[in-house]
Amino acid sequence: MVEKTPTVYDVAEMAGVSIATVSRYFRNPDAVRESTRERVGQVVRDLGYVPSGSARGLAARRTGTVGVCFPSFDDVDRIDARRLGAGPPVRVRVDTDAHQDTGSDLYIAEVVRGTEIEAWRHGFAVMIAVPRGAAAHNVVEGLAGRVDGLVTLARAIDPDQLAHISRRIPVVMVAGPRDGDVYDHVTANNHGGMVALTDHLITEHRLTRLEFVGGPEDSPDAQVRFEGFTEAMLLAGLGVPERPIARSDFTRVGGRETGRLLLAERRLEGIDGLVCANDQSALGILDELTAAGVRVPQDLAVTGFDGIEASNVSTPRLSTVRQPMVELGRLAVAQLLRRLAEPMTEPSTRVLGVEVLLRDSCGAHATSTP
Amino acid sequence: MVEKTPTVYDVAEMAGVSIATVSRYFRNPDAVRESTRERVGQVVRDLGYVPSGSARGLAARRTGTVGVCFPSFDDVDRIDARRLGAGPPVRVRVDTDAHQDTGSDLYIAEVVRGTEIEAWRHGFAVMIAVPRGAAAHNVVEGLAGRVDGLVTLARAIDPDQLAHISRRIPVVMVAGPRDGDVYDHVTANNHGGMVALTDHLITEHRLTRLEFVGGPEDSPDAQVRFEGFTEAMLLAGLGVPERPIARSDFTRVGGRETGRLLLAERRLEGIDGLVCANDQSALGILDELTAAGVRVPQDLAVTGFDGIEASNVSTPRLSTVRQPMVELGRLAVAQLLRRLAEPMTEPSTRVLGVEVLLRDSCGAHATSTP
DNA sequence: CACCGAAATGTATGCGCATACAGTCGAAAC
DNA sequence: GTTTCGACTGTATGCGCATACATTTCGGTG
Repeated sequence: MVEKTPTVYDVAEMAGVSIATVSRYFRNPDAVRESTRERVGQVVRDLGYVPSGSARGLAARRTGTVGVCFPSFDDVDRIDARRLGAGPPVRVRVDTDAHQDTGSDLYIAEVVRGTEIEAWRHGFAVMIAVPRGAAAHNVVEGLAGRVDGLVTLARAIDPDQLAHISRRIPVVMVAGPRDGDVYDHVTANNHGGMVALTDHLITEHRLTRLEFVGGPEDSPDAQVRFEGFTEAMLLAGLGVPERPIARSDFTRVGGRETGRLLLAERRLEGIDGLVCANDQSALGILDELTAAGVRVPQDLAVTGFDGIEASNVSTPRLSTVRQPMVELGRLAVAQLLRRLAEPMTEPSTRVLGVEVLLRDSCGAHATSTP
Repeated sequence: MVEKTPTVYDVAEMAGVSIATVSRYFRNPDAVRESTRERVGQVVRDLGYVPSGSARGLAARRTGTVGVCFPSFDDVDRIDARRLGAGPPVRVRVDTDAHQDTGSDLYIAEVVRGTEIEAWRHGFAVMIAVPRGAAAHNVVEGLAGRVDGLVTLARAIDPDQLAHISRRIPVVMVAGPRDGDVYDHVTANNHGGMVALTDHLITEHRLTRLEFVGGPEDSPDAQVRFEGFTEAMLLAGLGVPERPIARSDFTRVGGRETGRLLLAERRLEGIDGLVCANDQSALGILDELTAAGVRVPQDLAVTGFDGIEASNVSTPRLSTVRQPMVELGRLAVAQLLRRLAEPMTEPSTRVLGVEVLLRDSCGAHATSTP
């Protein structure tokens, strides 16, 4: 099905033109006479010719591709263990577990979608890579060599390596604060969002004994959200916990573990609100609270962060802070392309606005008000 | 921040070796003496050298990249209208609408995730592209020229163009039945799943007046599911509708439109079950039914297809058929790489098993059974 | 009919790397 | 001391295209 791949030379010869004309046929058709264009087009179709991106990239010194790197939360080993294509053709079962998790990270998916949209608008393709496992370094290096610029989520790439590749191509970091680096940054107003949400709990719902469920230790976003939480507590004159009451790993499964732990150790007694560092954790905790008969929000308020779709359809619906995830991705690519055009401008930091979404899980007021 | 990008020649000169040795340092380090390796490595670090993927791809005649193409369901114009980064830093609002849709297609996201995982396992990168708009042809051609093989979802690429590029690189089609073509195919058992689900409604829930809500006219999956539906009806000796009672576009928003239409025209009277071509449509219809006070499943059973996460947390939870979405993506890439290694084997068709998930929306039996 | 400028096309070169092949070097075997 | 062999390194070439520049063609003009 795949024949010996023809090149410009083949097309040029068959069409009786030079390779320059074949090249123009693709890159600047208006510079080719109508009759010639038709002749070349015919040969292109006959031969099944598709220009080589590698050769083009080499000659033109640009690839027309942006790279996107993000951390992996999925357990590849577990997925790997499942044999491909195994199982009967149709299995029927009663599914009573409302809480299984597909393991996908909606937040990342949305950001990636944003990058694709903006790249498409500018005629760029998107190359994605997840630096996981032992070959993480190679994955990143391969990506860096094949793209004109790189968008990376925080924590995806080893800082040393990031510094290395940023000498070759511009880098835009998403969802990570500037940390002595000179990359462009695009992030959401995590701090302000968390202050507003916490303040709402305190002011509107009169909750005073709040605790914070943190994220991964190395997540700057999780850290900033915690700081927003403590700031709001402080402003309200409330006691501020030294640290999160627990940490989860940003997954729903992890959230459920955390929930079980908190319940088992009775660490929720005396608490009237649980502010979580992200939605998935909050949903996992919600799963366990519901299972244990704890009523949310009557017995305990719970809030999330991110505004993923699942938070909108959970029971109870989760109050949260929506990040403009698609916009984060779009803006990152937009900034990347701007820098490609204007390499010498100052490193920029864009902070996108967030939206506090008051739904059912945060307290009686929101629900009892018709 | 981005300096003049160094090449192998620069590294070779500074390290006092030939370019062949520099190349070996990256491709076959064991063939380089320890002391030399260290010297080259030092220069690589000093210079910030990253090998050019274009040059490498050209010389090696392979890119180490697989392409993934999928159709776009998102309304880019609408997204585009939203100004990037506009709006206040923090907005607070009560969010009473449980049914907004982010517009993302979870099904596609999962398949893409599967492709990435399998590609990663083999040291390949993934390049994604969505052929939308006037430049769709260019998008696909650019992708085809930059990758070693292409995975495409059904309906993503114009068939003529697909035939054209398949002369250059192998193509694996996901979720589309073979249709006179010679590509490799990977799909799920749509037919069997729908037969089993419909049969369940008929046999277990004694539903007899079922209607089918179709998908896009040109979706082969939707077509096959409709055929599964009619087959089960036929087998049960029930009257078979000529055509779907309505068609939706596979989005939740579209499903809601369909739901409103069916309600407004009172076309649901006398019906006791609505079998939908996919989850998103079903969820959209569910939204409207709930809003209109129609009880599901008591007044009307509703089922979906796909098994996206949202179907698992809706109210009521949606009975559906789970496709192994991640596996579809993985298997597609696995097959692609197999063909790259063995180009002359027969075109293959793999049909993955599905799982009928009986939850709450399909009838009293599933819920009333403790 | 010669002439002119613009349009169209051709020529020549280099992009940065992989790799086949040739060459060098040192240590072990003779 | 010579030979042999393997480990290591260097030389030369081509991958397929874009593009600067040179050249030809074409449709008028004087």
